[in-house]
Amino acid sequence: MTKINSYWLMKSEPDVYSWDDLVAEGEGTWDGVRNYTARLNLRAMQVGDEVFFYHSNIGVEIVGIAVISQEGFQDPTDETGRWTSVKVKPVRKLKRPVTLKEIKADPALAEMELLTKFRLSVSKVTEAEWNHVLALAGG
DNA sequence: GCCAACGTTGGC
DNA sequence: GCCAACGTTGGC
Repeated sequence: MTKINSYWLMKSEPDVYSWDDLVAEGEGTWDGVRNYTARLNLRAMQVGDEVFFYHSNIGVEIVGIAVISQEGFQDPTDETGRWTSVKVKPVRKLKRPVTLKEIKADPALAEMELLTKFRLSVSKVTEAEWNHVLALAGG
């Protein structure tokens, strides 16, 4: 059975939770999301889906690739039971980070949800966009 | 630190 | 159910 994976992008402020924090921890719980659109994405995620790890505020760039290690469970920081978390594991750091500036400057990436829904903390990435960003990162 | 974008809340 | 006020996010 072939499993078709999806691609995502998750934002984190590096002074709160950085790529290095994720690597140090080995596995991170993506909790605290309180936005319905982001929740839709969290619930659509499947184990094995790959995720760009993006640093907002400081750096403002995609720094690494992570993978969903546990899909859709109730957010442990939520008392109402309405919100969803996933767990992620680091896969590898990009050879070279891809900055928001570069993404904005690239016509092939103009439709990325990172740009069109920039306030969304968890967004979708198409396969074409995924491959394009990887190419920019030098593999 | 400022401000624009936009999601959420609550009064009516 | 509309919409104004408010709060939060995130780039600069």
